[in-house]
Amino acid sequence: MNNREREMTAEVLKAMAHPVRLGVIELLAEGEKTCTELFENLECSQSMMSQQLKILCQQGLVAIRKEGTQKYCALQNPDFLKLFDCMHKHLRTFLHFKD
Amino acid sequence: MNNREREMTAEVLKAMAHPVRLGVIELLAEGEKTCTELFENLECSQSMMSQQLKILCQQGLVAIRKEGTQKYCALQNPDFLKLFDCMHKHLRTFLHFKD
DNA sequence: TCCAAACATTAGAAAATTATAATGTTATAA
DNA sequence: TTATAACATTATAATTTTCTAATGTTTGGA
Repeated sequence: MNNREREMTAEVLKAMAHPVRLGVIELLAEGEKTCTELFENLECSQSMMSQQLKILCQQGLVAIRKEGTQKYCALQNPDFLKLFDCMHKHLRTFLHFKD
Repeated sequence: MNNREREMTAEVLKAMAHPVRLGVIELLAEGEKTCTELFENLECSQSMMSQQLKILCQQGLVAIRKEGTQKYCALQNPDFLKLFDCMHKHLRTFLHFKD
């Protein structure tokens, strides 16, 4: 990796590195969800969710489809889903989620 | 993932999400390096490197072994190396490193 | 046309991160 | 024992992130 690649990679990792945004990715792995479904499930404010979704979209992780007054969010890229699955699998062994 | 797990995961991702720290991980994937080798290769100040290494150690990503006046850094956990390889592989297809 | 639901934007305070400069510590070699 | 190489710590300024509260926009239904 050259420095530019490391910077781009860091940006994507930063976009993932937040509890709410991780929750969004996790929920979207199940399939499309509306913004309301997301913030209700993840117990955060509507405003918070809107801002976090913006970050995920800007990094190309999430795509949004409009339908009437609602917006449906989905994971943008199947490669990213593979990345996330892989990451999640290894993190479970790396972090021993105990207590 | 529950919320606690998402917070722990976010912490690890944050620890990775920095160009210098990604560079450290990349170099250490080749094998042990001293702190000086790291900051010389990555073109950052000694102080900067010391601080970034502290972050990587705190998250359990890097281990440090002392030998005389030098310190040898290495990746702490083989599971993490697998995680990083996997992540890197998928990121290369996800981010199309072009410019 | 008017209201409400769904979502976005803005403003601003608090906290965290980043980076640099200066200084401190420790161990070895001379 | 003194100087130096290797590394750590501290202080601090600048920037970024996080979060909440308030307000704005758009769309569909009554």
